[in-house]
Amino acid sequence: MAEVRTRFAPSPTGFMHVGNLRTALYAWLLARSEKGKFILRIEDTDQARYVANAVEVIYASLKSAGLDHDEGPDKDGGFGPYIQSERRGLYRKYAEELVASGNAYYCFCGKCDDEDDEEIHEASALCPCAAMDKAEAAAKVAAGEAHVIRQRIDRSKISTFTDTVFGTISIENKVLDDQILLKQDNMPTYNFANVVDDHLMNITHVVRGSEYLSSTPKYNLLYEAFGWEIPTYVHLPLIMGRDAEGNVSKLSKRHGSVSFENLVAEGYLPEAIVNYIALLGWSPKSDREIFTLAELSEAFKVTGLNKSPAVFDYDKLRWMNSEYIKALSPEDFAAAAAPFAQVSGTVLEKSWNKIAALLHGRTEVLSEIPEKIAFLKELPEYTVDLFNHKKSKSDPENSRSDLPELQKKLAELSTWDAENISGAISSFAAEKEVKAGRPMWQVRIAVSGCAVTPGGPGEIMEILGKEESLRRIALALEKLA
RNA sequence: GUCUCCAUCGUCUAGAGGCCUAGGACACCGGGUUUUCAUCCCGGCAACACGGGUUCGACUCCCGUUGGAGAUGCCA
Repeated sequence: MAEVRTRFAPSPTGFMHVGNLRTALYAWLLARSEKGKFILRIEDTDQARYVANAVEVIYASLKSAGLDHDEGPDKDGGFGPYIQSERRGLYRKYAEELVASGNAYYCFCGKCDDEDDEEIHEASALCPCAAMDKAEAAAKVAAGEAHVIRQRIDRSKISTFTDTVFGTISIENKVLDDQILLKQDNMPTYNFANVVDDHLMNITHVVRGSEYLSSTPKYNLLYEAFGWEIPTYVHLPLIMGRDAEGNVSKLSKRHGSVSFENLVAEGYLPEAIVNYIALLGWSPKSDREIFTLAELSEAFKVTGLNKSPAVFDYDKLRWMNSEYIKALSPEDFAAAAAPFAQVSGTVLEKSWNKIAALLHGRTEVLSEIPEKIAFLKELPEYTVDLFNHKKSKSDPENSRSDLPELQKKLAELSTWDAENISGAISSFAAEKEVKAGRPMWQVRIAVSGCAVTPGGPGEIMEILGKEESLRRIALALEKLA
């Protein structure tokens, strides 16, 4: 059995769509689980779409996701170059080989106008150039006339192929277009470059989205025309998104953040994203859901791949992210959360580790941290209504009478830490013969102005410091007066 | 329009003819723990699209219907 070689062939668009990342992941998983090679190839045949630094984005994303490649533009494995624009000289030769064998022809029809799109499109399948005399066509080309090279398809046949996940599929050739192989600018189209490069790079398994299912016969016709071995196809179910109206379609920007970079910037951990997308369209056939990359490559089997499209569920990603966050060590969490917290340069900076400890078990997505701790920087506007809390039997009335005593007790504290502060509040409750929940609520509202806070009053006041805490209680008393 | 594919809880999925009064997870709803919220624990809600076959028996196999998606670019 030959060595398994899979590839990831993104085009440099400047961002990594999660659908592409998942394709990369499965290709990587397949290679790793078979002890094969994973190749990175950049498909930049569309010169109009050139984006600066886009290749760096691809490297960075793959690295961050943990998908290491064995060969690529930056890692020569003897099959380079790995960037298609650097291979441009090579495609024409293959296209002309097809012309010579009658499997392709020169077309001089020119670019079609958008308005006549339908018509010309129709014509392209039955292009008059297909019938042109070979010598005449060759002469036109020699004279420098603008042209493209189209694939010639035997429309009388039926193409059948077998896909690893979708099974056997048959398509009548007559519905296939004479697709363009080589563009007017002498660059290959994606489809053509793909076939040539996959063959030249000895790719054994083509892993790609199921949107290519219906064009696969065109690929196969090309392989056959060249006399090349057809690779094993592994088509993946699409990742869908749901829009505001509830309609589902291929996941795109209108559905929310769809790039790996955006998700990371929003505070999703790369490991969580990878784990989540691994389960979108693939099942380990068990109840387990949390997998590291290494565990994934251990468990991965193509038989677990699904056929039906999967809707990207941000809620579940969020849950998975929280699982990964909780699994972080306190130090790692503090480090990961710091860039999001916006505390550097503020009074909170020196207390960051304490704040992080409070945040750790209560954060699902890192980007929500600033709003969770905003009250520490500045006491928010609030109304005395907040002092009402049924369960702890707190209300504005008893807050008005209790808070001054609490204030006094707190002011007398010599050691200002969470334990002593809580102790003082508890002892007050004991003296008053009320449940601790009541003064806890009263004080927490006074110092935070929030119904929901990370941590209780002790922790909050320790971070705030004695002076600021007492100032806030005094402020609350003014409100209550 | 044409072609191709898909079809189990709202979502991701398990199920390869009897193990299914269909299992897990997210979300949602209750209850408990917690000095608030959250965490955590316990419980609940919720699905085999429909119609025909095949079979002693169908979520599982076949056909059709319906619904959904993708493709149909000198984009990838």
